[in-house]
Amino acid sequence: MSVRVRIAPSPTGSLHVGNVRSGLFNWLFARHHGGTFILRVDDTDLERCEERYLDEILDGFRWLGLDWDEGVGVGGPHGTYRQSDRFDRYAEVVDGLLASGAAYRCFCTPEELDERRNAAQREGRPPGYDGRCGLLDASEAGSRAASGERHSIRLRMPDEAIEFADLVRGDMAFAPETQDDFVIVRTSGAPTYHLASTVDDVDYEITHVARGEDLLSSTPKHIAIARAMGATPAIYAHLPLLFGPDGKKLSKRHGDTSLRAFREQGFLPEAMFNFMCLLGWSPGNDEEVISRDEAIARFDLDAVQKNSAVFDTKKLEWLNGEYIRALDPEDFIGRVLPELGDLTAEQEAAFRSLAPLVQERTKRLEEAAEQVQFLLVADDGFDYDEASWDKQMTKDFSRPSLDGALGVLEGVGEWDTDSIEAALRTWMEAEELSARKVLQPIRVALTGSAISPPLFESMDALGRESTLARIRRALDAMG
RNA sequence: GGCCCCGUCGUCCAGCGGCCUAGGACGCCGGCCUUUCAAGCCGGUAACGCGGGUUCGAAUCCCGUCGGGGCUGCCA
Repeated sequence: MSVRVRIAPSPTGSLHVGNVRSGLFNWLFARHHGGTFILRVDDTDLERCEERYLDEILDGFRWLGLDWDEGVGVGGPHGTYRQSDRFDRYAEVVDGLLASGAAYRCFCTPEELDERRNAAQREGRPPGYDGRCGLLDASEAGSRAASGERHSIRLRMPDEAIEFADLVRGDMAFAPETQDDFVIVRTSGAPTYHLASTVDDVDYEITHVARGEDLLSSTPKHIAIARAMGATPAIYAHLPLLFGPDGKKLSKRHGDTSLRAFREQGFLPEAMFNFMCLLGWSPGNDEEVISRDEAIARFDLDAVQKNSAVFDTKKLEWLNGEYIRALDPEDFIGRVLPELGDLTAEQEAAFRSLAPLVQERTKRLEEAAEQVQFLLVADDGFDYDEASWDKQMTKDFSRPSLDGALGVLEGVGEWDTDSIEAALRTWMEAEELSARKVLQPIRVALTGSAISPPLFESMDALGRESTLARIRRALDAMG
């Protein structure tokens, strides 16, 4: 039997990195086993689902290179792969479950349920549904429903323990008394997630369901539904959850939880891919930088770790830096250019000349853009970083350094990196001035900061006019 | 509260009874290099939650305990 796995995002928000990780592991599993990776949409909650979120989600998976063989956008033998288009199918399944007695109508109101749940909590009893409507005569319940009485539909949970072998957690068993009869169809007539998701898994012949551990305790429900449908449940694998730096569940509060946010900050898809592979799984040796093919070759679900992981952006940044440095220079330029906005031909040329130097010292594309900002502003169109100014421009050596350098630079013939460096170094040597004391003030004068790409190249890229103008401006500013 | 999962450096992983005086990576701290910042190189810091077993031998197996987390919805 060939492997068929799926990722089933719910378009109720941005693509969360937790979902991305689930998608990635499913994708790796499918590719490793030569199986089929399916992307379907769990959009039963019509109120909260939005098309723009779906677009963002699809875009995110594509960006990461997680291509799907069947599903939304690419089609396949199972229709649109959207739950909102399958309500008839769910109704059909429910009719069958009702007919077989596997499910029953429940006339309890939300208010009643709420009250009973609270009471149960207070008295230390299990808070689940007590199953009272399951005792009703089915045909009587049917006629009540036919006469328009509002009701939901619940699945009758079996009396035996539900057991299954989880691929990452091992043997699991849930006692029947801990499982209550849960809602599969809302009063509104809409199917719940449990129902729709499981029916889809059965219909689409999903062989393995790898998802977050938060669904572990719902698994008995899904197994019960599949069995009630007369199907064999999928094999489950519950992946460890991802947490934020504070050890709490990775949430919106941590700011950077949507894939889009990372993308906007200039993380490379290759780096994200690599990094997420290492969260809950390892290639089995001490390798950290691992290629896509290598990951596919070595990945398997039973090698996934059990304990949860903290999403460590520091390590992601390091890895991203590794990938950025490994980029072909032209490729790097192509990725940074869009971050810079509209450039004049001169600005682009200036950027290109400095790009290789920037590539070496950047961890994110956004950061690369910041490093070359000084090339893109007017000579008097930037502010000086306060700390840099205090450190370099208020000392005894500051003015003499800039004054002297200005004179030297005015005399430079051919304006290129080597000539600039030669002229400055010759002068520094003659005057017995340290590079530190001369070059740092110039750096601040040109870029506004004591941190910048290498200076001589920067001066070259900036051009003679701007370089001189900026030094004069700094001299003026020193008062 | 109930049910369930998890527990190796700050973080991510290796370890699956002896090769562990616990290894790698990120981070952090020093040093070298150096025009700043990076990169690179060298070195350092730092963990088997605790208590009982089992065993000749336990990070590895069992029990307990403590701690963290998830679920407990007519959300997914």
